[in-house]
Amino acid sequence: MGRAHGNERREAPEERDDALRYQALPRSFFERPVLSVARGLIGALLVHEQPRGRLVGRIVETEAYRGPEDRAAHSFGGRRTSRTEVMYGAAGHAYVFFVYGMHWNFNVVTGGVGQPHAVLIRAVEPLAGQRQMAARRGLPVDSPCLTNGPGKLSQAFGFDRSHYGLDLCAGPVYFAAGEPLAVRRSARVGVPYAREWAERPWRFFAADSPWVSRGPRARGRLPAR
DNA sequence: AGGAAGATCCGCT
DNA sequence: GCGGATCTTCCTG
Repeated sequence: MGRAHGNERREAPEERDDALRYQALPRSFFERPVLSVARGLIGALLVHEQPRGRLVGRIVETEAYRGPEDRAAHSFGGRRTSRTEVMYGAAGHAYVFFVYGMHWNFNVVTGGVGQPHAVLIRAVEPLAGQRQMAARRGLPVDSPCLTNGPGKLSQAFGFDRSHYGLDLCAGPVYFAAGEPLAVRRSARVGVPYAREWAERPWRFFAADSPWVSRGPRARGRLPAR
Protein backbone atom coordinates (compact mmCIF):
# COMPACT_ATOMS: atom_id res chain seq x y z
CA MET A 1 0.00 0.00 0.00
CA GLY A 2 1.06 3.57 0.02
CA ARG A 3 2.31 3.62 -3.55
CA ALA A 4 -0.54 5.91 -4.55
CA HIS A 5 0.53 9.50 -4.97
CA GLY A 6 -1.73 11.92 -3.23
CA ASN A 7 -2.75 14.06 -6.14
CA GLU A 8 -3.20 11.32 -8.64
CA ARG A 9 -6.80 10.73 -9.56
CA ARG A 10 -7.39 7.09 -8.76
CA GLU A 11 -10.39 4.97 -9.42
CA ALA A 12 -11.97 4.54 -6.02
CA PRO A 13 -13.16 1.01 -5.24
CA GLU A 14 -16.74 1.42 -6.36
CA GLU A 15 -18.69 3.65 -4.07
CA ARG A 16 -22.02 2.18 -4.96
CA ASP A 17 -24.00 4.39 -2.66
CA ASP A 18 -27.20 4.44 -4.62
CA ALA A 19 -30.17 6.24 -3.24
CA LEU A 20 -31.09 2.67 -2.46
CA ARG A 21 -32.80 2.09 0.85
CA TYR A 22 -31.75 -0.81 2.98
CA GLN A 23 -34.14 -2.58 5.25
CA ALA A 24 -32.84 -3.11 8.77
CA LEU A 25 -32.69 -6.69 10.00
CA PRO A 26 -35.49 -7.09 12.58
CA ARG A 27 -34.91 -7.73 16.26
CA SER A 28 -36.06 -11.33 15.81
CA PHE A 29 -32.91 -11.95 13.81
CA PHE A 30 -30.85 -11.25 16.91
CA GLU A 31 -33.12 -13.06 19.35
CA ARG A 32 -31.59 -16.37 18.30
CA PRO A 33 -28.65 -18.42 19.58
CA VAL A 34 -25.48 -16.34 19.40
CA LEU A 35 -23.67 -18.84 17.19
CA SER A 36 -26.49 -18.72 14.64
CA VAL A 37 -26.40 -14.94 14.61
CA ALA A 38 -22.61 -14.81 14.30
CA ARG A 39 -22.74 -17.19 11.38
CA GLY A 40 -25.80 -15.55 9.84
CA LEU A 41 -24.19 -12.12 9.81
CA ILE A 42 -21.44 -13.24 7.43
CA GLY A 43 -22.39 -11.63 4.13
CA ALA A 44 -24.87 -9.23 5.73
CA LEU A 45 -24.37 -5.47 5.52
CA LEU A 46 -23.38 -3.07 8.28
CA VAL A 47 -24.78 0.38 7.60
CA HIS A 48 -24.08 3.70 9.30
CA GLU A 49 -26.20 6.62 8.11
CA GLN A 50 -24.37 9.83 8.84
CA PRO A 51 -24.86 13.49 8.00
CA ARG A 52 -21.84 13.30 5.73
CA GLY A 53 -23.04 10.19 3.97
CA ARG A 54 -23.76 6.54 4.29
CA LEU A 55 -21.16 4.00 5.25
CA VAL A 56 -21.74 0.41 4.16
CA GLY A 57 -19.64 -2.68 4.70
CA ARG A 58 -20.19 -6.32 3.92
CA ILE A 59 -19.52 -8.33 7.06
CA VAL A 60 -16.82 -10.93 6.46
CA GLU A 61 -15.74 -11.85 10.00
CA THR A 62 -17.51 -12.22 13.35
CA GLU A 63 -17.03 -13.86 16.72
CA ALA A 64 -19.59 -15.19 19.18
CA TYR A 65 -19.30 -14.54 22.93
CA ARG A 66 -21.57 -16.53 25.17
CA GLY A 67 -21.55 -15.61 28.83
CA PRO A 68 -21.89 -16.50 31.57
CA GLU A 69 -20.18 -19.85 30.88
CA ASP A 70 -17.82 -18.59 28.17
CA ARG A 71 -14.57 -17.65 29.85
CA ALA A 72 -13.62 -15.36 26.96
CA ALA A 73 -16.74 -13.22 27.35
CA HIS A 74 -16.78 -10.05 29.40
CA SER A 75 -19.96 -11.41 30.97
CA PHE A 76 -18.16 -14.55 32.14
CA GLY A 77 -19.36 -15.75 35.51
CA GLY A 78 -22.37 -13.45 35.32
CA ARG A 79 -20.23 -10.36 35.71
CA ARG A 80 -22.60 -7.46 35.50
CA THR A 81 -21.21 -3.93 35.62
CA SER A 82 -21.96 -0.62 33.96
CA ARG A 83 -19.73 -1.81 31.15
CA THR A 84 -21.41 -5.16 30.53
CA GLU A 85 -24.93 -4.08 31.46
CA VAL A 86 -26.24 -3.79 27.92
CA MET A 87 -25.43 -7.44 27.23
CA TYR A 88 -28.08 -8.44 29.77
CA GLY A 89 -30.76 -6.45 27.98
CA ALA A 90 -32.74 -7.00 24.81
CA ALA A 91 -31.15 -8.30 21.62
CA GLY A 92 -30.28 -5.95 18.81
CA HIS A 93 -28.49 -3.33 20.88
CA ALA A 94 -24.87 -2.25 20.54
CA TYR A 95 -22.22 -3.37 23.00
CA VAL A 96 -19.26 -1.07 22.40
CA PHE A 97 -16.18 -1.25 24.58
CA PHE A 98 -12.74 0.31 24.75
CA VAL A 99 -9.67 -1.90 24.81
CA TYR A 100 -5.89 -1.70 24.89
CA GLY A 101 -6.04 1.97 25.67
CA MET A 102 -6.88 3.00 22.12
CA HIS A 103 -9.36 0.81 20.27
CA TRP A 104 -13.13 0.47 20.24
CA ASN A 105 -14.82 -2.85 19.51
CA PHE A 106 -18.35 -3.03 18.13
CA ASN A 107 -20.77 -5.86 19.03
CA VAL A 108 -24.46 -6.63 18.71
CA VAL A 109 -26.28 -8.19 21.65
CA THR A 110 -28.12 -11.44 20.93
CA GLY A 111 -30.49 -13.87 22.64
CA GLY A 112 -33.14 -13.20 25.23
CA VAL A 113 -33.15 -10.71 28.08
CA GLY A 114 -30.84 -11.98 30.80
CA GLN A 115 -28.63 -13.88 28.39
CA PRO A 116 -25.37 -11.93 28.19
CA HIS A 117 -24.46 -12.94 24.64
CA ALA A 118 -22.98 -10.81 21.88
CA VAL A 119 -21.41 -11.00 18.43
CA LEU A 120 -18.23 -9.04 17.76
CA ILE A 121 -18.02 -7.62 14.25
CA ARG A 122 -14.36 -8.16 13.35
CA ALA A 123 -14.09 -7.15 9.71
CA VAL A 124 -16.11 -5.82 6.79
CA GLU A 125 -15.53 -5.22 3.10
CA PRO A 126 -16.12 -1.53 2.36
CA LEU A 127 -18.96 -1.05 -0.13
CA ALA A 128 -19.79 2.64 0.23
CA GLY A 129 -18.38 5.66 2.00
CA GLN A 130 -14.77 4.64 1.46
CA ARG A 131 -13.61 8.23 1.31
CA GLN A 132 -14.96 8.92 4.76
CA MET A 133 -13.54 5.67 6.10
CA ALA A 134 -10.14 6.45 4.63
CA ALA A 135 -10.15 9.94 6.11
CA ARG A 136 -10.88 8.56 9.58
CA ARG A 137 -8.20 5.91 9.18
CA GLY A 138 -5.62 8.26 7.73
CA LEU A 139 -5.09 5.92 4.80
CA PRO A 140 -5.55 6.02 1.03
CA VAL A 141 -9.07 5.27 -0.12
CA ASP A 142 -7.96 2.05 -1.79
CA SER A 143 -6.09 0.73 1.23
CA PRO A 144 -6.79 -2.91 2.04
CA CYS A 145 -6.49 -2.02 5.73
CA LEU A 146 -9.52 0.23 6.10
CA THR A 147 -11.77 -2.23 7.92
CA ASN A 148 -9.98 -5.59 8.26
CA GLY A 149 -10.01 -5.74 12.05
CA PRO A 150 -12.36 -4.88 14.91
CA GLY A 151 -10.48 -1.75 15.98
CA LYS A 152 -9.99 -0.63 12.40
CA LEU A 153 -13.61 -0.96 11.38
CA SER A 154 -14.75 0.86 14.49
CA GLN A 155 -12.43 3.73 13.64
CA ALA A 156 -13.52 3.73 9.99
CA PHE A 157 -17.21 3.75 10.92
CA GLY A 158 -16.73 6.26 13.75
CA PHE A 159 -17.91 3.95 16.52
CA ASP A 160 -17.10 4.96 20.08
CA ARG A 161 -18.63 5.30 23.54
CA SER A 162 -21.52 7.35 22.18
CA HIS A 163 -22.81 4.25 20.41
CA TYR A 164 -23.00 2.12 23.55
CA GLY A 165 -26.51 0.72 23.96
CA LEU A 166 -27.74 2.03 20.61
CA ASP A 167 -30.75 0.18 19.18
CA LEU A 168 -29.40 -1.38 16.00
CA CYS A 169 -32.87 -2.19 14.70
CA ALA A 170 -33.80 1.48 14.43
CA GLY A 171 -30.83 3.24 12.84
CA PRO A 172 -28.75 5.24 12.22
CA VAL A 173 -26.58 2.15 12.65
CA TYR A 174 -28.17 -1.09 11.51
CA PHE A 175 -27.70 -4.35 9.65
CA ALA A 176 -29.22 -5.34 6.31
CA ALA A 177 -29.52 -8.60 4.43
CA GLY A 178 -26.77 -9.40 1.94
CA GLU A 179 -25.79 -12.27 -0.28
CA PRO A 180 -25.04 -15.69 1.15
CA LEU A 181 -21.33 -16.41 1.37
CA ALA A 182 -19.33 -19.56 1.96
CA VAL A 183 -18.45 -19.51 5.66
CA ARG A 184 -15.47 -20.94 7.46
CA ARG A 185 -14.72 -20.97 11.16
CA SER A 186 -11.81 -21.06 13.55
CA ALA A 187 -10.79 -20.40 17.13
CA ARG A 188 -11.32 -16.85 18.34
CA VAL A 189 -8.56 -14.28 18.20
CA GLY A 190 -6.84 -12.67 21.15
CA VAL A 191 -8.39 -14.61 24.02
CA PRO A 192 -5.64 -16.98 25.21
CA TYR A 193 -6.64 -16.28 28.82
CA ALA A 194 -9.89 -18.14 28.15
CA ARG A 195 -7.98 -21.42 27.98
CA GLU A 196 -10.14 -24.22 26.56
CA TRP A 197 -12.85 -21.73 25.65
CA ALA A 198 -10.42 -20.02 23.31
CA GLU A 199 -10.22 -23.21 21.28
CA ARG A 200 -13.90 -23.26 20.45
CA PRO A 201 -14.49 -22.52 16.76
CA TRP A 202 -16.63 -19.47 17.43
CA ARG A 203 -14.97 -17.18 14.90
CA PHE A 204 -16.76 -17.10 11.55
CA PHE A 205 -15.40 -15.62 8.35
CA ALA A 206 -16.04 -15.50 4.62
CA ALA A 207 -13.93 -18.02 2.74
CA ASP A 208 -11.36 -16.38 0.48
CA SER A 209 -12.24 -12.81 1.39
CA PRO A 210 -9.21 -10.51 1.33
CA TRP A 211 -10.91 -8.33 3.93
CA VAL A 212 -10.70 -10.86 6.74
CA SER A 213 -8.29 -9.91 9.53
CA ARG A 214 -5.24 -11.97 10.23
CA GLY A 215 -5.91 -14.71 12.72
CA PRO A 216 -5.63 -18.42 13.40
CA ARG A 217 -5.56 -20.52 10.27
CA ALA A 218 -8.96 -21.52 9.09
CA ARG A 219 -10.14 -25.00 9.75
CA GLY A 220 -13.36 -26.60 8.79
CA ARG A 221 -15.81 -25.49 6.17
CA LEU A 222 -19.50 -24.73 6.07
CA PRO A 223 -21.89 -24.70 3.12
CA ALA A 224 -23.11 -21.35 1.84
CA ARG A 225 -26.12 -20.72 4.04
C1' DA B 1 -6.14 4.14 46.40
C1' DG B 2 -3.40 1.36 43.51
C1' DG B 3 -2.27 -1.95 40.18
C1' DA B 4 -2.84 -5.24 36.60
C1' DA B 5 -4.65 -6.79 32.36
C1' DG B 6 -6.82 -6.26 28.15
C1' DA B 7 -12.18 -9.45 22.39
C1' DT B 8 -5.72 -4.46 19.08
C1' DC B 9 -2.80 -2.07 15.90
C1' DC B 10 1.42 -0.60 13.96
C1' DG B 11 6.10 -0.44 12.80
C1' DC B 12 10.48 -2.38 12.95
C1' DT B 13 15.04 -4.62 16.11
C1' DG C 1 7.56 -12.11 14.72
C1' DC C 2 7.76 -9.04 18.69
C1' DG C 3 7.05 -5.21 21.72
C1' DG C 4 5.39 -0.52 22.71
C1' DA C 5 1.53 2.60 22.86
C1' DT C 6 -2.18 4.00 25.89
C1' DC C 7 -6.19 4.26 29.22
C1' DT C 8 -10.45 2.28 30.91
C1' DT C 9 -12.33 -0.95 33.85
C1' DC C 10 -12.29 -3.97 37.46
C1' DC C 11 -10.56 -6.23 41.51
C1' DT C 12 -7.91 -6.20 45.75
C1' DG C 13 -6.32 -4.44 49.98
